[in-house]
Amino acid sequence: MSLLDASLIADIPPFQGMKREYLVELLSKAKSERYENGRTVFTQDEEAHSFFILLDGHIRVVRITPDGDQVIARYISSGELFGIAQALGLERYPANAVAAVECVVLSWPGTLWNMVAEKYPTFATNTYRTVGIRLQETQDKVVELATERVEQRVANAILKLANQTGRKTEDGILIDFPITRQDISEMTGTTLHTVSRLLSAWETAGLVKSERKKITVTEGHKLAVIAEGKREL
Amino acid sequence: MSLLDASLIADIPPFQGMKREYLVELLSKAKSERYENGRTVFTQDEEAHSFFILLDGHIRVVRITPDGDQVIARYISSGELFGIAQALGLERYPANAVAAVECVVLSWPGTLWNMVAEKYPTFATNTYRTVGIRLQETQDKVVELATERVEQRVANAILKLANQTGRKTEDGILIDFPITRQDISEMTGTTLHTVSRLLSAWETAGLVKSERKKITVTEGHKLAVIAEGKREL
DNA sequence: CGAAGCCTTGATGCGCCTCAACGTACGTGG
DNA sequence: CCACGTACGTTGAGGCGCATCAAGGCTTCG
Repeated sequence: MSLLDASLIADIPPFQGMKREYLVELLSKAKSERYENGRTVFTQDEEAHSFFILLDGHIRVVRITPDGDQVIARYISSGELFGIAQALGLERYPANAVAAVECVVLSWPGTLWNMVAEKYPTFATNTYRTVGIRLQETQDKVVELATERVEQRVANAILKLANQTGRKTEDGILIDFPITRQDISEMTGTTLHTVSRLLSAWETAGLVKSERKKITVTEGHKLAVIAEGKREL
Repeated sequence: MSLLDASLIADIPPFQGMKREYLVELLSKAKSERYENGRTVFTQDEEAHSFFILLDGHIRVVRITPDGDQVIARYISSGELFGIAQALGLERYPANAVAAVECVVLSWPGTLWNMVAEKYPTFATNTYRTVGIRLQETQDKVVELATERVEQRVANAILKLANQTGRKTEDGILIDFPITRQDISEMTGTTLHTVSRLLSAWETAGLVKSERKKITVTEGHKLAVIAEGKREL
């Protein structure tokens, strides 16, 4: 457990609007831990023992089906809450959370949730706002899967990743953590083969650049056109 | 606005565990209204003015895409909360809510949410538990759409409807409100044609009975086998 | 240096959408 | 009450989108 300074985290959204003294108090109850790439933070169906905030890195949240298929529910970026089962009265985590890169994670014992929610209502409100946004995003994904073609969904997924986590480079916007074709296929309900073909085609067309575990968006608007469903260009 | 007796609603889940006097208080602030079949309770992107509990009937919650496709997010059964945007800090409703049969709906002004949540924490907790369950169900739907074939999804949808809202008849379990092929296709991300074909086949095989806007599940376990993904029987 | 992980590209086929046409129940107004 | 329009349902024919199967190349790491 490392020491934490309130000023380091006062700016991140979940803590927005909280009194400084409360922040310090809340932090004193938290544990900070480093997770190397690939390490699991929590596991699907495991008893929900803690809730978390990601201070640095990227976390992949994955659901596993009974017959072994994986579906990536979302990527968590730094500054975001995750594993907040307690806030929703869930006894178990509904998915796996795995570090997609080296991460720093802040955690509180789940048993503290009720106390925290009562004592720091601003924090609770912020949390529920996050839940609301995620619920909407998840609904959007349902709509997407139900109505759009693979090509659109993949374009969309890449655009979102680029917007959320992208880092500007000379070539364009680079997705800031290693991501495979397989990963993208698990976000979009398709196969790595199809994703590979699409990326190849888009690379030829000059919309993206891609290497092993790396994707750079060079022509975002053109990708957006594909995401909108207009066939080709 | 009709008069309401606390005993009429004390048993429904959102009010579970609330003191009787609080119940009466909370009820006194509510409005009760009747909605005939097809009438809209609230509209997607409309400002969230109220939150609701369904006392009787069935409500269909539908998302509309920019290009006019409809996706049925869920059906609300009696005793359930809906339109709880305020609890999640959302300013607008994310979908349409339409009466699928004659309904009775209880509603509170959205501006009351904060006060209600503070004064009746049990009610708030119950609400957030509901949100948690719905978030999980929505995630499940994503997984389903991403990994299962149409046949499985349709079987699953019908089974769920039968379990949630089914009424026992001599033939089996009847889905308790009028539902079209189109409705089912909008729940499962397919077309009414495919649903029609599947139902025809299942009727021939003796798994279901179906008439206009009516579906009865006669052999639930066999349907469940199909939902599990085993081809045919 | 070998093994494992990641990526690519072709060939093949089938699941399901699309297009099309028609039958049937419902309810509304004359 | 019947006639007609509309909503709902069925079933066929055709074809496309994408999964699946298959094989091989390249990169990373122990």
